[in-house]
Amino acid sequence: MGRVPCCEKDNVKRGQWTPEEDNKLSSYIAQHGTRNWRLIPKNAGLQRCGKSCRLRWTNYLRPDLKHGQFSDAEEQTIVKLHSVVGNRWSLIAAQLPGRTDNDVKNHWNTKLKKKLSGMGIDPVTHKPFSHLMAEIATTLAPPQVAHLAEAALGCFKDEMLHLLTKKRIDFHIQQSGAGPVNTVATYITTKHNEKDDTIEKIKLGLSRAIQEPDMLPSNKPWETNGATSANFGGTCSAFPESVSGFQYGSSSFGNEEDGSPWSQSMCTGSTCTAGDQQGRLHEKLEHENRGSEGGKDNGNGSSIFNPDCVLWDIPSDDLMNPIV
DNA sequence: AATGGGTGCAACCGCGAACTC
DNA sequence: CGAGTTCGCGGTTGCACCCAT
Repeated sequence: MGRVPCCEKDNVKRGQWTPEEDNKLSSYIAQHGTRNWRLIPKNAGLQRCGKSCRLRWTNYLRPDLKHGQFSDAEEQTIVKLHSVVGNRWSLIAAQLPGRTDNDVKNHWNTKLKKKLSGMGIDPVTHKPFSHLMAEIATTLAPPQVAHLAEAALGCFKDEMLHLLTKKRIDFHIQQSGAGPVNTVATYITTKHNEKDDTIEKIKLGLSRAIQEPDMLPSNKPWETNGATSANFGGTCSAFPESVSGFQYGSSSFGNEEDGSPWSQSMCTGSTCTAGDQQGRLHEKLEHENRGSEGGKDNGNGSSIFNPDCVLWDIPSDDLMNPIV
């Protein structure tokens, strides 16, 4: 038996809501509440699907919603929580008063993902791209890595060129100490006519990872013992010292208009400082994972409690809706 | 001025969970 | 307990707006 449609498709209006419709819905809900969405459009005199009404109310009309720009603090919270729970937008939105899961999701997809990518951080794993490459390099035999590197470079060339050239992201990375440093900054500030050179440098970095695997910390190259800053720096032979000065902080964010006080701790390479709230969320999520057979995928393909991935140092007080 | 690409946001879709009878 | 119904979530799409060419 097929799924029952949420409403009749005929005689149901779709698309943008008019102010009149908004008024009808708002005033009806103000009087009768939001019980039984299926009946609401009928009773409110709207030619809309109940689902559409619910969405309009929860994502736009609710009086407690914020409609403005996301603040730096909100962005930090999103990134930090995303590094822990992945694409669980409702969980993340629950920590941001006045924001809906749709808001958070849209903001992530349109702004934050690009911000992180532009900073050389994989928005899925919250690890620097260089570390991901180094990880691959350490787990495969050199011949395999060589082939994989070629394939990967082919796949990501366009994306990287886009970042390196069109976006012209200007990283202000302080190079700590002298030396033969192929920094991310070096790559990213490369001029247009140096595209090919850039690719060659990336290849070189990767090949170093292949040739000098011992330079990589054994298991988790992005981790350092108890370090509190520049953690995904560590030593990475794919991009030697490349990301050591590379951080979410405003100084590294270069020309970002907001000069936002992002901290390097947003990256999962940072030390996890588990707190009370974190423990509770952790328990909640573990419970969910146990409860649903096969576990609910967090959307990024890795366990949300993979110790290699977890980072969350949000102060307990920052959490609006602790999840127990 | 026309147009094409990029961006941001609102809305829709389909699935699974939760609820009701 | 099971079937039907409703709700909530995450992914995706559509479209208006902006800007560069």
